[in-house]
Amino acid sequence: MYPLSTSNASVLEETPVPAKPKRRAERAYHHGDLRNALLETALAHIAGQGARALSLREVARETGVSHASAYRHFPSKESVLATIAEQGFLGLTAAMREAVATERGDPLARLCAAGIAYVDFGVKHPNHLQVMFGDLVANHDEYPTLVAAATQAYEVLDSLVREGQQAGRVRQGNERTVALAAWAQVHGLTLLIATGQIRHEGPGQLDHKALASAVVGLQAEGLSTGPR
Amino acid sequence: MYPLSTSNASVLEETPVPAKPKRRAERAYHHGDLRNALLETALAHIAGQGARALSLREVARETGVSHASAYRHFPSKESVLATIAEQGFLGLTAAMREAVATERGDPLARLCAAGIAYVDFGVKHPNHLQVMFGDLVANHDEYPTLVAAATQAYEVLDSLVREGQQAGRVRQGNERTVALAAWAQVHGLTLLIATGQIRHEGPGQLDHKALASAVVGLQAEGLSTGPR
DNA sequence: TGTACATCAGTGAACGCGCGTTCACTGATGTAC
DNA sequence: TGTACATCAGTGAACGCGCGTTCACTGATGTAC
Repeated sequence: MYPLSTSNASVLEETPVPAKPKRRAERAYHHGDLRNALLETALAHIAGQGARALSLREVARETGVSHASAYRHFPSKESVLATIAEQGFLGLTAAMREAVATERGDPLARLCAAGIAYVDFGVKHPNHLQVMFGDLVANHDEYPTLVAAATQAYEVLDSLVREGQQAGRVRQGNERTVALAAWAQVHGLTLLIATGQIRHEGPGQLDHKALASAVVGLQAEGLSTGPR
Repeated sequence: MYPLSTSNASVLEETPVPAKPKRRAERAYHHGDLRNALLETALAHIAGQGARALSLREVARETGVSHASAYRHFPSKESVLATIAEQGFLGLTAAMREAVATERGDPLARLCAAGIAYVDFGVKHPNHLQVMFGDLVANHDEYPTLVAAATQAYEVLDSLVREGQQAGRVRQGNERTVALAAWAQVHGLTLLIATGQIRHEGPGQLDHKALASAVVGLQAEGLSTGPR
């Protein structure tokens, strides 16, 4: 685990939804936890309207606070987004770890489970993905805890590949390249679904978990039919 | 091929770079080809500063024309972006087709070549990708020629999968699912590289073509080691 | 326990900005006769 | 060949907007004595 500067940063689903944004008059002068309140409002706003539309003034407005107050807790708008991106990576890591924990057997199955969890997380939080992987945070290196959280997520896949190789269940070869292949697969599928590129035929909802399962399975088994 | 409304739409590399944006005074009152000139300026601007920073006023300024003139050629800023996205898909399709054409033999090798070309295209035009797959064009369905161009790109992969299956070189099963797996793989790798997620160790440039080749190869052969 | 004081979270006004879009116009073009 | 005219590409001013950020301030809090 990496040290996190955002000490009480909430991690997505684990965040209890605040009852209702209090109107300014109803509230004490000091908010008490404005930093997290702003983050939660921003998160909800991003989930609803997308990240591009996010404005700090609007977030403050919805939180029931003057728009200048955010600057007591964040040096800039970008730093708010960086924090949100960081929380996204923490949530993604948690989701993968949880999925892996339920697959106690075959290391290959564990890797696949992590991949499916990746897709599931991304499809459920498409706008969050945009903050994590888009260009809203221009230079990630200015936010070391963000980089740490992102690295941590990658390392879930990487270590599963390593374990799989050690157990003889995953193809040998450069561990990082194999992990990258796995990552790229699920990342691509996630974004194709999340950005609406995939039109499915027939009625009903797109069952993204079944799709992810099929695609991840195809990658495990390989697309070619030749002898090994 | 699909009919294209943008009749003389340039397709990326094929576009001859205009000599220099003429200053307003040097130019005749009627520009002659302002539509394409605006598109090319916008393209260059996106390649340089990213798509998020693009403003129609700035594009007009750089083209040496009043900012209102764009509205003689495009109904809105979004329609400019939609046209650029469309050209991106045309360029991507052309790049894949060209790569496939040089691999005349094995259908599987042809599919892999298309995938590598996809990555190569995306890495060379990272900001263009953003317009093609981002949310700058809110609703693609309002731009039927954009949808057609995007569909066309997908169908390059899809038809290669079909051919590979017919030739017995690509795994049987739902053609669209297999094509989606291939698409997701290269799409994911492209975006991971283009958005700077991949840090490579050691000195020197990241050789993205070698990386793409390795990753695509891993997908063809499969990640697992089990018996088939 | 009571008071003076330092601290700092939250305020509201202001700065300066660039944007997308519309409008009535002007000047160039080409075509009908 | 020459002229009247319709067309329409490009203009510059204007509208109305919301934004990120800064500033001097005010009010609440908690702590030192």
